[in-house]
Amino acid sequence: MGEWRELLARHARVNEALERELERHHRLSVTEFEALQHLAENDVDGCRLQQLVDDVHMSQSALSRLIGRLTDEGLVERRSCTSDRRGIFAVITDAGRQRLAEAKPTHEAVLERTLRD
Amino acid sequence: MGEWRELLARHARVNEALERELERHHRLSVTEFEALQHLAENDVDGCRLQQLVDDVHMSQSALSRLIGRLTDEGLVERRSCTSDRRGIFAVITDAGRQRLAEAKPTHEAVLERTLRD
DNA sequence: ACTATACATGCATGTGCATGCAATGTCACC
DNA sequence: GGTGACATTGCATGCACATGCATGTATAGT
Repeated sequence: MGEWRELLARHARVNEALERELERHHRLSVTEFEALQHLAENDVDGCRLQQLVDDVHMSQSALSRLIGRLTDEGLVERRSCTSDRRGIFAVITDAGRQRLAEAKPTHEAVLERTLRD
Repeated sequence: MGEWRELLARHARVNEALERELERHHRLSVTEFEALQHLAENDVDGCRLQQLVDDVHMSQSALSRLIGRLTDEGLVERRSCTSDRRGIFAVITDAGRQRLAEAKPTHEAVLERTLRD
């Protein structure tokens, strides 16, 4: 119970700081950053969207629109999956990789600063 | 970094379960429950709204509307502060205390179940 | 045919930001 | 000491937007 409150406080503290800095310096929300991060890790793989739902903690609809926004910004491309035409690959673009690379130091710095109590 | 992902996952897991069960059984969101909880703890005190902003992790505007919803449901009353007429007391009502008491077992059960990995 | 899966989307809602408004505090100046 | 200008504080609200739920559409499996 005290554990839960501490978890809440910790999460809020880190998340707010991340949100602020990532938005300010790189025009990225936390969820956008994390999606990009996961996409960069799994580069040439299965029908990502479905898997991303598990990685990023988010509903399927929210993810669909998140990918939509990233696509509009040119950071991600949608490619339909030839083996199963229901599936959609979300593939990170060069621009996406660059934006991610720019944001990573900020991300790490904020974690460093806020996670160690 | 792995620590952050674990924090995210943990928070999401507990929060989603809480949200689902509290909503389903008691028509309360997690934030509503927590606001009630804090109000029940500090019963006769200062100009609460301002302090609640610190306790509940939420913007001032979000809190203002949260109290609005709780007030509409009769779980909370707004009382203007006589010593500083800008301030507003949010006071939990009997109905609020009862609703909170009903929800508490659910809340604890979910924590019990989801927090121990 | 019937069910299940993968995404997209209409809709309602909760949130944050910026701002508005009222009450209070502060401080120079007469 | 009183008075008026300006900053600050406590909340409410217009607006934009991200999210979840329910549903729709297309494809695949049985």
